[in-house]
Amino acid sequence: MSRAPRSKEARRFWGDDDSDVGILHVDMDAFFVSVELLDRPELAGKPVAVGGAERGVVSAASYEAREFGVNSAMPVARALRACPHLTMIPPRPGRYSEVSRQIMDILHDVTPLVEKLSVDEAFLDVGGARRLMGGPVRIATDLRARIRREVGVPASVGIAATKHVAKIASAHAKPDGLLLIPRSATIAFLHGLPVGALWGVGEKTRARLANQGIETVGELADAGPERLARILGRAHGTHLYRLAMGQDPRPVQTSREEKSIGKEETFFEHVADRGKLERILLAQAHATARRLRRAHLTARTVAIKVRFADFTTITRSTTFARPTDLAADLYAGAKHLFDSVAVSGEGLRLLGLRAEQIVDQREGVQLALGADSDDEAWAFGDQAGEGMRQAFGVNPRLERAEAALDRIRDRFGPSFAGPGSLIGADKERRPEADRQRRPENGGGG
DNA sequence: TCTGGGGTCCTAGGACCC
DNA sequence: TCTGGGGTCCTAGGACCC
Repeated sequence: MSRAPRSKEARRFWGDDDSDVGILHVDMDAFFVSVELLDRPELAGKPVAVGGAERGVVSAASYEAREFGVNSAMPVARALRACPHLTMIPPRPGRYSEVSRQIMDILHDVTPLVEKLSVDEAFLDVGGARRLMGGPVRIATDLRARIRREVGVPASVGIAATKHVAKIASAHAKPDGLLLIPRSATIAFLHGLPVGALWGVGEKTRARLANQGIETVGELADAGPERLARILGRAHGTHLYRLAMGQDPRPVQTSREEKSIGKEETFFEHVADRGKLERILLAQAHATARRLRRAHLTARTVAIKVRFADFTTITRSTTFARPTDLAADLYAGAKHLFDSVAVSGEGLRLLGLRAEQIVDQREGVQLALGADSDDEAWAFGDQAGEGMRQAFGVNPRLERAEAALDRIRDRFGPSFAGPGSLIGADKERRPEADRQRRPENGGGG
């Protein structure tokens, strides 16, 4: 699902020496579409896209759809104008996660050094697997065949000396291909690319560079770090300069801590009713708090995001004295922030809530209580979370109520129970939800 | 053409502390 | 009494990625 610009030239053969490269970037081709084709094979060979309804954008497009100019991130309305016989399929995130897990399992058979970047792509460090499984090209060829055979979807692989170059290489290997960039060919490969191919150069940065006459990675490297720092700022400028020189020491990371968790919603029709907007915030607080509790995390900060009818977007955030995983706390903070936002008659286009400054509960106990010996911290043991809440005097009734809600939803499904004010809100919003779920264009055929 | 929802990272100003 | 510099935290916004 990469949107990096490609060029024919870059696709050429760059040599077959894989003796001193060890990073693989595995990237599924049009992943969401490929998964939908598994379940609806009659659509193979046709222009197909996965995307939201009226206000949505395209998440993935088949290569047949791309012939018509349909691409990721394109508004659905525009995609349908470009390709009137396009089959639009509403996304099924659960199904994509399921297939993603199968693929990640296959990758882990090769090496534990797997960094999952998103649902459909991962880096592998196969430097240490060489003796057991052959060189990177051999490993990548086997992986592609196995994913095709056992899962049924196409994967492209880029092989290079660094993560950054491997990622660009996989983009140029698509569809259903493999591209090796030997270490010695790195600079030649990079310098022929448009700057937009670099990871971290989007529309704005590309335009600023073009203003300065810099359009290729080669020209970017020639500009030098000082000039780039003046154009783009110190950190961004020097970072891009290093990438353009083939330097990227970032190792393959097998785990990452979550920094924020949230939920946001774009409305089919703008919403001006404050009561309704507050109920939406409350629902988002519950969804977010539940995810925090499931991951045994707490958050110190809650932020809201508000998008007005004219698409201007603001965020407001506030930090609590203590970290929390309770919807009641998140909502109280969010409500307070929202109280100072003026909503005009035109209403809002989007409303969102996000928990930030996330701390692991066990770490939180030691920091927050200032345990001055290991023994003291140990004493909490598996009860760390409970210990912290009791020490902080969190309202035990709310605690029990939200935990009970978790259990009910675990047993009977997410829509079974909700706080009282949400039940009415659900009904009110039902027609909208149905309209959003309706496939745009003959989903069933 | 009219712009999703999930995130990450960076910058910059102001408050506050030493 | 006035001034200063560094460090850290908080908040808002923006660019970017898939």
